[in-house]
Amino acid sequence: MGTKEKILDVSLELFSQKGYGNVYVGQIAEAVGIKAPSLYKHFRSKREIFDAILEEMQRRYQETAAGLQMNGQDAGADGAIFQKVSEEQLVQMGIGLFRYFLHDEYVRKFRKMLTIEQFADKELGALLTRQYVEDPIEYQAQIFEMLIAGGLLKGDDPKIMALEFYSPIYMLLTWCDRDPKKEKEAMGLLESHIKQFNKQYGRKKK
Amino acid sequence: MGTKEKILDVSLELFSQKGYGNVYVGQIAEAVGIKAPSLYKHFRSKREIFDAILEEMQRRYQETAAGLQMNGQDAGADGAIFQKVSEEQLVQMGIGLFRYFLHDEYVRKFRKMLTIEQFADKELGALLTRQYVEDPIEYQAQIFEMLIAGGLLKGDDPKIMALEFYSPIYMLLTWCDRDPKKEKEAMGLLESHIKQFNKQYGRKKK
DNA sequence: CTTGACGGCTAATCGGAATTAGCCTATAAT
DNA sequence: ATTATAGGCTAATTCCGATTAGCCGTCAAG
Repeated sequence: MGTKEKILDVSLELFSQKGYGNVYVGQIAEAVGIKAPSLYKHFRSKREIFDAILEEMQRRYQETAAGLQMNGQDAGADGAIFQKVSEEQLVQMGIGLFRYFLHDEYVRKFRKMLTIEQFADKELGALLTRQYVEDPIEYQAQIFEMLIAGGLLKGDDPKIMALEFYSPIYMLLTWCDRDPKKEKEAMGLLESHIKQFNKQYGRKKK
Repeated sequence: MGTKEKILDVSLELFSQKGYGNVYVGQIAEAVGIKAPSLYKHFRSKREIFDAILEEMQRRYQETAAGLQMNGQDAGADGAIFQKVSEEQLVQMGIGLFRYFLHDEYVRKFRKMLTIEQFADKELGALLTRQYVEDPIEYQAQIFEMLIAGGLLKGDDPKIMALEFYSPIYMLLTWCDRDPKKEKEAMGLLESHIKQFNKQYGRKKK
């Protein structure tokens, strides 16, 4: 990994921990293993490091979102994948999402950074809302809509279903971000929640 | 309002917006209407201002928590108040909690401040978890347990019920903190959610 | 070989932010 | 009336952090 990437890497780590304003270029440099002035051979300013992280993470998000139609464009056409939903699959969808959000180091750090900066910078707040509220809800609502149309789930308001399915995931995620030791417990609660969800909205008995 | 209280007041406002590290004593002083050095007639340091806010807010929390048995001590004895739950009351409980969290200026600002500082200071993270995850869930689980015991709701896992009831409240709250314009929409979603909740766990038909 | 750019370093600059020193006024208690 | 205290101000101090200047070794291309 080149120095430039390493700078972005350790900066994200530090920003996600202390917030942009409380990280000093000297700390970044030290973590990289160089002296502060050398940073300026790679970026013109501290702010530019932050912006580079932002761009990179947005690029990655677009990528995965595109892969999932989470962008909110089409979707609804190729529901073929979901032609036989089971409790097990619902659980996998929820736990899988949770695990991904929680365990992908870049995703996790970036989310923490956005969390810290959300009120200082409107743009970042909007980004957090999009990535962790609006897009997931919309995406899951689409899935539930398909599942209902296919007769695999019952229910009449996909958006509320998505809200109820996803909110616990989100809350448990913020909980674990604060205290990773709670992951096990969170995972158990999440699984119980999804089974309960399935009991209420599922069509088949078991 | 004395100067000392005013300092705490504007400091909370500023800290909740930019975070402790990005607020300068000059800004606090200006917002109060005095010069920076005069702050030191009331507090020995910037940090002491922060700590004073923290103590005051924790005191208030204990107060309200005590009033609700949200502290997790006894409760379960005097369920008399809940002897006739209705959809309307469930809605009021949810919406009421949401409104209180969202509209009480001190509560809202303090929550935002904790949100910003949660990763920099373990204590603050734990405080946020207690006030916005563990205590509410535990409290509501107790209520649901009583309601089930009283035959007013059906269900077999009060904790999961609390998770499902409360998580959307929490998520919509963080959403509105970021963008108060969404309050109306959030309120609508919340009401739909609670009605759905009641449809699933309520005993009576309407 | 030699040259230029890449990337590191030390030393300096420059501005800003917390805090302290010391002064002054008003007011309330003696 | 006197005086002590509370609370404000200006000016200074001190420290720290971002950034710049300018030097130097390495290494690949000519």
